[in-house]
Amino acid sequence: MREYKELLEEFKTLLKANNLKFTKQRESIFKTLFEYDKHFSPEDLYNLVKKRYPSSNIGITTVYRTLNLLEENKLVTSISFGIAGKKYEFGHKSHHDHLICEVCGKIEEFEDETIEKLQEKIAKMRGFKMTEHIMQLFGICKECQENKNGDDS
Amino acid sequence: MREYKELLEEFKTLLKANNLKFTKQRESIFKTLFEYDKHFSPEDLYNLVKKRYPSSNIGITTVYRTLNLLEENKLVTSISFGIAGKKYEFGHKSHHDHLICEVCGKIEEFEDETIEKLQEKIAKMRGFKMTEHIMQLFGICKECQENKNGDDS
DNA sequence: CTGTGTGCAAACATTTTGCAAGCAG
DNA sequence: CTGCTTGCAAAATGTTTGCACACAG
Repeated sequence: MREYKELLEEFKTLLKANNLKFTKQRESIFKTLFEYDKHFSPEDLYNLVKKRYPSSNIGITTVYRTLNLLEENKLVTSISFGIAGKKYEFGHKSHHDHLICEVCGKIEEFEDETIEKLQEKIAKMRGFKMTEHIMQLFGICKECQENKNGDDS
Repeated sequence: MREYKELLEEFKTLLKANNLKFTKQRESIFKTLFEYDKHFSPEDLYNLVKKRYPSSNIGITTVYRTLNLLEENKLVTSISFGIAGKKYEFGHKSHHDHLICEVCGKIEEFEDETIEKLQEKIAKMRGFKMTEHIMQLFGICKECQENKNGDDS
């Protein structure tokens, strides 16, 4: 995993290349995405940034705009997690898919090369040129299976 | 594939079992889902039903309510297709995944047993009890690859 | 300075809910 | 008849846009 400084430089370069400015709001969003390496809804991220950087006086609008900007430039990825809605994750990791607990909402990541290859094969067989894919496995995680004795606190 | 009559009986039984009524709105929605065996957004379905059964005087509200009812009872399935938003499909078919053309929006279905097994294995390895999964491959279909000579009419 | 970025409020799009009237059983 | 169902309009939710001021370069 790459360091924050390096990624931040990439972000700054990206901004410069597009005649955009490096602002404290953009930085605080970017930093929060990096440090809390999780899956965020725009609102999650908004609340987190507001808590961590009260002085940046962030607005939800800016969060949306920054996420769109980052997504267009592949620095974050968005995924639709069923009921949980659209979420974003920092995009500096290699491709991976998701395993989602339907009880506690926890999201784990995994990779499987064999499946990736099969997917390519399926697409090719049908004449598709595959550009990307989504795979999400839903289920109940270990902890939630163990805690199912009415312990829903 | 099962016949409409049989499926309709299933629907009626379901309604009865829940003390719900069989209305012409519910029937026209159900029938449309069956006959146009496609992937619908609530609005698509609403427009289609309105066109096909003007006398049923359908409202979008009823479409949403009926889709929720059918989904709860596994007669339709909903999937989030990225930018295209949430869509519903009639659920009388066996499990399958989707191949989506990013250019024309066409959705093809496929099944692959090997992948299904691998998914089970991955979930088990991580202590998840898998309940379902989503797999969507995005790409460009054969036709759209061939037509890419500026023919975007 | 200049022009981009910002927060706010308003606008939007989509989905849900409250309600009075309609109709299935 | 009874009470579930309906369409409408209003509300709620999530996201985007218009604007005047702020600020990076």
